[in-house]
Amino acid sequence: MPASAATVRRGRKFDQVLAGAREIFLRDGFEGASVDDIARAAGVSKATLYSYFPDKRLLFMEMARKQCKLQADESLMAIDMTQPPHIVLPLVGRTFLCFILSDMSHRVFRICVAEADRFPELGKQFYQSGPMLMHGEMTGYLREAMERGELAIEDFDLAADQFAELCKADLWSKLVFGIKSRFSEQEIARVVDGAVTTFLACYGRKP
Amino acid sequence: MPASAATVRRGRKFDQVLAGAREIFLRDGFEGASVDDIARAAGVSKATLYSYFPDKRLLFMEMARKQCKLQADESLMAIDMTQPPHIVLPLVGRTFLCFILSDMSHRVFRICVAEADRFPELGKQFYQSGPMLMHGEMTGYLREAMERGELAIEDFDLAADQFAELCKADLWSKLVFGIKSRFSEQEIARVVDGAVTTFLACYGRKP
DNA sequence: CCCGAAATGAACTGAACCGTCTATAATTCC
DNA sequence: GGAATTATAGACGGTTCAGTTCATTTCGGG
Repeated sequence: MPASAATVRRGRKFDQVLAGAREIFLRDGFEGASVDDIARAAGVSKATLYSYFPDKRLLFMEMARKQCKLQADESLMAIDMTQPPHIVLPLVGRTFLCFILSDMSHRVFRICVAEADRFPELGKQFYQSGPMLMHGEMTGYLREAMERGELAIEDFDLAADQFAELCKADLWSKLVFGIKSRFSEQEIARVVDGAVTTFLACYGRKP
Repeated sequence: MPASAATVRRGRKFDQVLAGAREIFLRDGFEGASVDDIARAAGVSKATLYSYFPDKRLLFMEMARKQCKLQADESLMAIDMTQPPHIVLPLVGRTFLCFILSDMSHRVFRICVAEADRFPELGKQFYQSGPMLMHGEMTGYLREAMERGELAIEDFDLAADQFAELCKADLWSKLVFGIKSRFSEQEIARVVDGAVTTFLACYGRKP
């Protein structure tokens, strides 16, 4: 009946263990994290931990999978498909940028990149729960706006990706490389406004 | 006379050790790499390795520093500042994109991201030897082109970053997350052409 | 050809850590 | 209230690994 994998047992303290795993893995990475630390952070004995998860790798994958899923749900913004681009794009851009600049998102990104070749599945999951979702939402909206004659786009996939990239501008690089970790409203507004302006200069149609 | 730090000794097999360190660190990451592996890959005894570098951390930093420096030199493309944007931008875009899609660049990026908080200096070095260089070259060119009346830009810093981001579009994400690792000329051309078109639609001035 | 410096390799230390196990305590269920 | 399941703490075995030591070999310069 339960859809859980045969390898991972569910139980009372299941979530508790995952919470501890998230804390330590996101802080120390896969190799850097010790199972003892995780058990301690989870407020659980190591024996209990191993009664749920057969080994460290599977615990890591389960944690990462859950985190990606959470990200997917959280970043699922409700675009009002009926509004014109000059209303929608700033909203989407700002939401997107704030999301990828958030501490949790950035930590998950870091660990996915770091462990992408130790856990090939992981990169794919992150991509699907992040960039791909945004891409899907955007192409959907762009098509509708185009049908209303508000945009003139040939390559929807490219346009959607371009908008996402424009929103990152260099704030995101600064975050990833630890140059800065906090950004003001002004900085965010500058980048998002710039992204919208540039995007619409290319694809916009005067009403 | 020698500018080397007091902590790192130079000598005959210095570069040999660094070469081995690069091979193993880039393959396995910092935690994943074993010093024995590095010594073996370098064709050097562990005692010799430790006679040059006091510990693993410093060896890693030295390797990363050198690699960033190499990247900086390699990515230093000679822009012909006198040519108009519709000539220069496709060239720069293509060079930039091929560079960040290259295997070495991508490996160095991965390790810098993964170890950015274990080695705070490292992130900064990578930023300066990559994004910041590109940014500097671009703003320089954009200014000159604007003086010639070929572009109309208010925020040079933002425009330069936007162009770089546009060139990544989604190819780079696919690479980082392991969705794809090789890209055809067509894919690259599509993204670069798109970047130039979008950029010029916003900032271009009809001659 | 020879001497001193540099390199070697192999063994060794001490510590971290994964995964297991056991004896004990708590909790649930009948 | 007692039996069965589940959790706990801690120790332990086996392994890996960073860094050290040392006796021996290699090598370059005089």
